[in-house]
Order: sequence, then structure tokens, then C-alpha cells
Amino acid sequence: MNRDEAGADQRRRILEATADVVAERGYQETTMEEIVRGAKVGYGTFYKHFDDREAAFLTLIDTAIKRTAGRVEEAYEREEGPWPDRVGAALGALFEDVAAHPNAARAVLVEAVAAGPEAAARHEAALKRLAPLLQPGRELNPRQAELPKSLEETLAGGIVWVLSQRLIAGEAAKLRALLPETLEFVLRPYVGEDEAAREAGEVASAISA
Amino acid sequence: MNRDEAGADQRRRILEATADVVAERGYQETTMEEIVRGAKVGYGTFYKHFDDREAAFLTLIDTAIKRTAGRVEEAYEREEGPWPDRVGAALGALFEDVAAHPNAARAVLVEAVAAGPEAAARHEAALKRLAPLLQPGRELNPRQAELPKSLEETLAGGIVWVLSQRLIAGEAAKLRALLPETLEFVLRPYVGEDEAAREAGEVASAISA
Amino acid sequence: MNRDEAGADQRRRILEATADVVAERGYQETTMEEIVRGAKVGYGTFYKHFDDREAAFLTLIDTAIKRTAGRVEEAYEREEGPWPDRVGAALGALFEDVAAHPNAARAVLVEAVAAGPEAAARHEAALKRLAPLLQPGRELNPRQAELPKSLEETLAGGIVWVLSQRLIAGEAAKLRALLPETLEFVLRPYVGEDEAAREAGEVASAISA
Amino acid sequence: MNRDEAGADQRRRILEATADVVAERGYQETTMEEIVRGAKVGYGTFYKHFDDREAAFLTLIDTAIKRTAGRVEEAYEREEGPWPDRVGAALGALFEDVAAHPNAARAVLVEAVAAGPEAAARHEAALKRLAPLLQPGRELNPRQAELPKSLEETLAGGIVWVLSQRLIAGEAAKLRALLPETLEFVLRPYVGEDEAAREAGEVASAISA
DNA sequence: GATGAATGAGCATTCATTCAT
DNA sequence: GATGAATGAATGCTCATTCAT
Repeated sequence: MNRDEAGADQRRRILEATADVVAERGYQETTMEEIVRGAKVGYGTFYKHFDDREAAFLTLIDTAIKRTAGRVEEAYEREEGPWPDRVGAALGALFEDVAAHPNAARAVLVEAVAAGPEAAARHEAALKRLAPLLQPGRELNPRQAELPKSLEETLAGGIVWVLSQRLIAGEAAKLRALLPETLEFVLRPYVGEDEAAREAGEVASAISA
Repeated sequence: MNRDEAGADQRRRILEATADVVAERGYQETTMEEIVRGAKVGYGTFYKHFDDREAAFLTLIDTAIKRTAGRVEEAYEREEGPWPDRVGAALGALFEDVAAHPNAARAVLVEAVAAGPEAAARHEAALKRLAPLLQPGRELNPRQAELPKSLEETLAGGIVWVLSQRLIAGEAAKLRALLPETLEFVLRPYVGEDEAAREAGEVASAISA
Repeated sequence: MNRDEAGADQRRRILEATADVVAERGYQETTMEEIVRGAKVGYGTFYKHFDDREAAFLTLIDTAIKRTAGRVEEAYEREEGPWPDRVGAALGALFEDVAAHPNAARAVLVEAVAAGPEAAARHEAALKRLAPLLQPGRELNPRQAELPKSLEETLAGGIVWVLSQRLIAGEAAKLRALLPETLEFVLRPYVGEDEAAREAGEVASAISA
Repeated sequence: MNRDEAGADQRRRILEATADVVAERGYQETTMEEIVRGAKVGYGTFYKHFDDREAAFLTLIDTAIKRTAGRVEEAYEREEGPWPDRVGAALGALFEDVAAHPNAARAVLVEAVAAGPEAAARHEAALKRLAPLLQPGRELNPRQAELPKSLEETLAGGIVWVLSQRLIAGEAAKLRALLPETLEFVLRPYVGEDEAAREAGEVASAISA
């Protein structure tokens, strides 16, 4: 491992340790000692990579958001089927990524809310990125004009709630099973309950396969 | 004012000051000094009423939940019309109460999430109290068996998201205007979009009246 | 002792402890722990009185300068004899005050030099206050025009050197004995060696009396 | 450049960098990082040459004292005229050397005072080396018995004060202009004001020539 | 009873020094 | 030999809690 790789590895270990400790004890209760012990680095090394404790936390959030948003948006783009399939792919990618990185997800979805204005702003901005994926569904609804303006925001809130509850309960593994019904919940306002149920069923089959 | 009344008044002032400071600076940033200054009591008085800082915060949450839940559930019970009207009444009471006590609501809905396990548990429990009000709606849906199991939880998450965003933005006053579309969002899975839109319309008329 | 008196006492103890520790170990080596231990106060009490460690040190310096300058200038004003007597009185007051408060004097004369720009500026300003007491002596010199412009500054430097060396050596008590010859050194450029020696002799008699 | 020369060069660069940083920020604020960066060497190289940070500072002081004292004492010895001329030569060499190496001089004259006991002792010892150059002047004073015992120390203090003030003000270049009056100040107690003024005048002419 | 002055444990951060490469 | 990445002891400061008045 050369010097750059070693540095990148330290940085990764620090962010991982931060995510772990924050997930376990909450951001505010997270001490520097726990982070550096968890990352197996000295204090000085931590401060070579980050300005202070908050900077590491914000970087953790930013990194997680970037990765998750990338996967979600990529899944959405890659799927070439009709819009409901694209949403299904995106939501599937979201649930998978959260399940794969539950601590980082928890940092973004739970801790960021009350970890100061910077973190809260990132949390909010991250959630707003779901709206553009849902908006096109309005075209499919014959009475789209009647759809509430805040629909996308509210749906995003519902999705986040599902994720948060599992993360808080330490049951990220159960998310996979919740994907079909969450998808149904999301699609329903746009395509109606029949179509939504059908899409959810397809996803459910794919999962159990 | 006799001794008991004086004590109750102090206690109320402490909780109010706690809510104010927590709303303004976040729970973790809230110092005892700010609380006792805001409540116009000495430290000793604070510790006569509460074991420690967290106890006051938990009591604040509990009190707020009790009051809000009481109003919501009472509105639901009092309404003698069909179920959608009852949900409309309950949601209306919720939005009104949050708008009337934004600081306390913020403590419950935003700060509690990341203020330690005790507070998080209360936050979660509070949200779960919305489910029993929504569940009966399943009876109205001819294909109720197909409704996602987690529907009520997810709807609650959506509602909370709407409330949280306004509270964070300091725009509790705008909640009134959001009530119709949020109601529509909640009713839609149970009664379909036509009926949901109709109920939302009625509520909207009632508001502007 | 009422509340105000207690506060003033704490403040005095903190400044005294600061002077003691600084004299013993140097300003930069002085830790907060030593100060609060020496002052018999908690950290919080320290920070109620002073913004930070440097503030306490600067206050110590300012206080010492104010007291010493007051005494010196008062002695100068009070003496109604001819100018050499006035300088003798002033220098006597200076030596006495330094001997009575060697730690504070050391803080001003020795430590302040290298304790940051604020402290250094105060050190310099303090020394400059000696010049106005010496300047009038120029009138007594028939060839005053030839006196070096920097004479007063240089004399002040000489005086400070004498004081500093005794303070560093921990021999503040010996200052009394050095007063006559230092006075002679100071007066000589203005009144000539005969008169300077005479004045020094008078002071010496007064001391041994 | 062979090994020894390379080593000597590193050592010189380290001392120079130390002097620079100490002059700019003060000894206590000087970090190892600044020194090694300024000297363009690694930490390991630094510690090959010096035991620790203080050792480098003490060596810097010792080196500077040795060089300056050498020049001053050499100028004094080399001058074959009467004693006042010899003192003039010595003081001239001192002022020139300080002006030529202001950072090193500042380390010795200003920083050393409050940089711990070792450094303070060297500062004091350095000043004491001026006395033997001045002492012989007593022979020229018909009433030498009456000269204060501490006269030489006090004069040295005055000289140092002049130098320090210019160094602190970053005006080492102005020292040249201050040489005549400082010389006059130094000679006066021994040879009287006429002779002192005459010598100062000569030096002034030599400078402006 | 009520006050708020006082305490001191606990934490983030810095930087001299070491040692693997 | 030379480097500079890494260490972690040491320190200034905050703030929840106590208790003398």
C-alpha cells in the first residue's frame, strides 16, 4: 500500500468509525476518543484529515448521500421500462443501499436532523432529491391537476419514516421485505391502486426469487 | 397563589423555557443556564422539579404528546360523521395544536429523534398513536386485503414530515393551508382519490370560511 | 464576608496565584490547573472572572502597573523639594513597590516581554511612564541641548535591568540597598556627579536610619 | 559538498530557521513544524542535530552570543587608542552585529528572558560580558571610588534596552543612528559629559562619512 | 424554600517526538 | 541517511449538578 492509499484508507476508517459510533451512541454523545479508537488512528491523524469533529460528520453525511443518491439515480436512469418500473428500480436501489450501509444511512436520516444547522440542511436537501424521480408520475394520472402540490414531499417523508424506523430498531435487514409495500404506497397516487399493487407484486416476486 | 399553585407555575415555566430554548438552539446545545434564566427560577428549583436536564426534556415531550394526542383523539371521538370526517377532524386538531405550540411540537417531532434512546422511543410511540385512527379506513376499501401492512406507519411518516419541515422552517402558521392536501394524501389509499379530494375540498372551504 | 467581597476576594486570589505561578514557572509554562489550584477556586470560578488565561495575565499586569505607577507618580507629586528629591522619592517608591510585590513585578518586567503582543505593548507603555518624571531634569543641566534624545529611555532601561536582575535572582530584598546607586546613576546626567552622589548619599542615610 | 559540509549546512539552516520563526512569532509560539519547514529538513534530521526544540534554541543563543561577543571583544582589543575609543569601537561592533543579525539578536535579547531558566541564564551571562569592557573606565574618573558598584550592570541594561526596543519595533536599521548617543550615555559616568560628547561626535562623523 | 456561586469531570484539540519506510 | 506520517500526552475550557447561604 503506497502513501496515498494509506491516507485514503485512514480516511475511510475514520469515516467508518464515525458512522459506527454515531449510530451506536448518537452524534452528540460521540467523543473523539471513540472515533480515533475505532478508526485505529491517533488524534493527530484524525486532524490531518478533518478540521474538527463536525467536519468529519458532515463529510460522512455528504459521502453517504453522494453514494446513495448516485446509486438511486443511476438505477432510475438505467431502467428503460415505463415510469413505475423506474421508480421501482430507484426505490429498490435506495433500500438496498441503506441496508448495505445502515450506520451511514442512520447518520443521514436520523442523526443529521438534530446535529446542527449544517447537517440539517444536508438532510433536507437529500430528501428533496427524491421529488424529481416522482414528479413524472403525475403525467400518468388523468386528474393530475388535483394531486396535492406537496405530494412528493409527503411521499418522501413516508419513505424516510419507513427507513428510519428500521434503522432505529436495528433491523435494516427487514427493509428488503418492506420494499414492495413501500413501492405500492409511492406509486398509488400516480397510477392508482391496481397498477401500484401489480408493480409491488412484481417486485415482491423478484425479491423472493 | 398558594404553595402548590406556585410550584405548578414554576414547573410550567421550566417546561416552557425548555421548549423555547430547545426549539431555538436544539436539545444538545441547550444549557441549564438558558433554561433557568428563561424560566426565571434558580438551579435548585429546577432540580426540585426534575432529576436532571434530560428528565425535563422527557417531561416536556410527554406533556406535549399527552396534550396533542388528547386533542386529536378527542376530535376524532367527538366527530360523529363518517370515518373520513373523523380523520379530517383529527388531522385538523393535530395541525392546529402543532401550530399553537410549535416549540413543543418541534421538541417532539424533530429534537426527540436524536436526543437519546428514551426520547426516541417516545417519539416513535407518539407516531404509532396515529395508526388506530387510520386503521378503520381499511374497512371502506373494497380490496382492503391488498393494502400494505405498513400503510398506516408510512402515512404517519408523511404527515410528520410535513409538520417537521414547517417547524424547521419556522413556518408553523402555514400548516393551516397544508391541511387539505395532507388530508387528501391520508384518505386517498382508503377511500380513493375522488372521495379524498372531496373531503379535502370540504376542509378547505371550512378553513377559508 | 458578603457576596461582593467574596467575589473580589476570589479575583484577588486568582491574580495572586497567577502571579505566583508565573513567577515560578514562566507565563507559557503556567497551566490553568496550577492557577486554580493555587487560587483555591474551581475552573468555572476562574472563567467567571476572566475570559481566558491570557485575560487573567493581562489583568495581572495592568493591575500591577496601575498600582506601581500610582505609587511612583504620587511619591513624585507629593515631594515638594527640588527635582532631584522628587526623583529620589519616585525611585524609592518604585523600588519599594517592586520589593513588596516581586511576583507581580516580575510578571510586568520579565514575563510580559515574551508573552505575546498585548503583554509586550503593556510592558513598553509602562516603561515609557518613567520618562516624564525624568525629563524636567534637563532644565537643570546648563548644556541640556547636548543631552541625548534617548536619554530617558536608556535610563529607564538601566533601572529596569537592575530590578529585573534582582527579581530573576529572587533577591527582591536586596533592592533597597541598590536604591542609592541607581538614583545616582539616574540623576548624574542631569545634575552632575557631585550633586548626584550627594542625593544618593542622603537616600542611603535615610535607608539605614 | 561532502557529508560533513552537508551536515553543517543543515545545522546552519536549522538555526537560521529557528531564529526567523522565533523572531516572528516568539519562542513559545514556535512549533517544530515551522522550524523544519523553514529549514527544509525532515523532523529526523532536526533530531539528529539537536536533542529537542529547546536545545536548538539554546544553541541558537549560544552561537549568536559567541559570534557577537567575539566581534565586540575583538573590536575592543584591536582598537589601540585610549579607552573611550576602545569602548566606541566595541559598541559600534555590537550595534553593527545586532543590525546584521536582528533575528538572532532578538532571540538573545528579548526571547531568552522568558524562555526558561537555561535561556535566561545565558541572557544574563551575555550581558555580564559587557562589564569588563567598561570597568577600566573607572581609572579615568578622579573620583572613581564614588562610582556606584552596579554602574556597569546598569549601563548594560540601558544599552540592551535601546537594542531591544529597536528589535521589537523591527527597526534594527535605525540602530546605527542611535550609536553616538548611546556611546555618550555609556562614557559619561567615566569621562564626564564634555569628553563623552566629544567621543560621540567623532563617532557620529565617522558614521555619516 | 429559593438562590446562584462554586465545583470539577469530561472533552476537543495541539504539537513535540518517534520510527517505519 | 533522510523523511514526514503517525502518535498520544497534555491542556484550556464548558457546563451539569451541588449545596451554603
